[in-house]
Amino acid sequence: MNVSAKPERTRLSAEDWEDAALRLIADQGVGALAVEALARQLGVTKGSFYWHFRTREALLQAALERWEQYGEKEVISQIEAMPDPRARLPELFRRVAHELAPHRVYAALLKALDHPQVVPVMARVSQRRMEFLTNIYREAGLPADEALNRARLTYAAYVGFLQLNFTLGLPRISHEEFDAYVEHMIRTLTPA
Amino acid sequence: MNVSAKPERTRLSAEDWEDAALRLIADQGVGALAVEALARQLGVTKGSFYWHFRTREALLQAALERWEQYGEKEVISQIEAMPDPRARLPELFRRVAHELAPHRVYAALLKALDHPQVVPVMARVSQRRMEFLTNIYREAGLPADEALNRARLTYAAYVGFLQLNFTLGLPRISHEEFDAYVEHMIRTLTPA
DNA sequence: GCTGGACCATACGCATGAGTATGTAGGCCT
DNA sequence: AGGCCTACATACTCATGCGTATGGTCCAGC
Repeated sequence: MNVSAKPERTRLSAEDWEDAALRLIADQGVGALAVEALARQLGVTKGSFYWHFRTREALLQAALERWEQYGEKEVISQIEAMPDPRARLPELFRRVAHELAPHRVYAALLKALDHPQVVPVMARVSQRRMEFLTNIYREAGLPADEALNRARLTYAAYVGFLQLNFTLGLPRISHEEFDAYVEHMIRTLTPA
Repeated sequence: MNVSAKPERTRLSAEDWEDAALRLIADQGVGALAVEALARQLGVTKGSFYWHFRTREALLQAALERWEQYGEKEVISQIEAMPDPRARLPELFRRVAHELAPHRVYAALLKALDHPQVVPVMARVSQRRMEFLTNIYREAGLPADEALNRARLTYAAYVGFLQLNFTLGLPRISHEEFDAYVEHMIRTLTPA
């Protein structure tokens, strides 16, 4: 019998390594990103890795940029396409709340803010998202400074929620309780 | 000239090591907690360390428990001593906002949630704080479930703010802007 | 004034993980 | 059919950081 680990023995590309790196980051954190571990997981050895990348740092960089690029564009454009500005905020909240998978990388990177490489990426992504939120709040009727502060508050709540639940697993909240929380959040953060 | 790092050459105790560890964690993160580095910083060598602690893990554990114990008791008791329940929330918010130093360890531990040792400590501390917040919201007039959700939201905003500012240094916010943000937060999160 | 224990120095062993050097199998082009 | 380039294997070097072994120094107390 053939006991080889993975039957998929096709050749790998740099993108394959970057995707694998992002998956590993998503469920084990940036600290677990080791080239030999990744190689084992892909069914090859380090020899392959160092053909595609000059260093481990380069892989991290490439993976982060890849993640940053194909980001949250579809969500943003879909929300902006909604005709009624007041309806956008609740829709955005519910959407983000129920698609937790895409936020796993972001949550993992939140725990890796001591690595100098991830800081600028997270800064850019967070900045863009907050500007997006600020615009929505303005279109919902808030004056400029209020909209900015409300966006800060909302995004902070989002980030904190990721930490407390994903990472810390804190409230061990049930599904119904979670929905109630989201609706509460909509009521208190959305302008009446 | 004497160029030795620290002139204090008294003997050290386990508590000295724990305090030094917490300081190092506060400004360089848990990942930077290495015994030789700590020893250099204290003007001694590893030989000293391994007399006081069996392992590096033991030091981390002791430091975390020390931090957990001498926690935020004074703030909590002072807030609870206030006669008017409605006045407690704004006071708590302003207080926390302007005493950022004590939150540096918490912020550092937030980035270290991949270390199995810090998770339970952070879970306990966060849980206690959220229960405290929930009580305040109830005393301010919110029904039980509303109070719980509002506490979750508030604490998430706190955690997220620490990440976005301390760690990420994101908005590069000015002092006046920050005060305005705090007041905005009070207006939108405090029951009218 | 001697001794035992607290506190620390020095010099190792050892595991892990990054990076390098070099050899090699298979597809593609001519 | 021969050559070559891509993708990978194998076998190392090297740095870092934990932990250990052992010996030294200072001070308390009989």
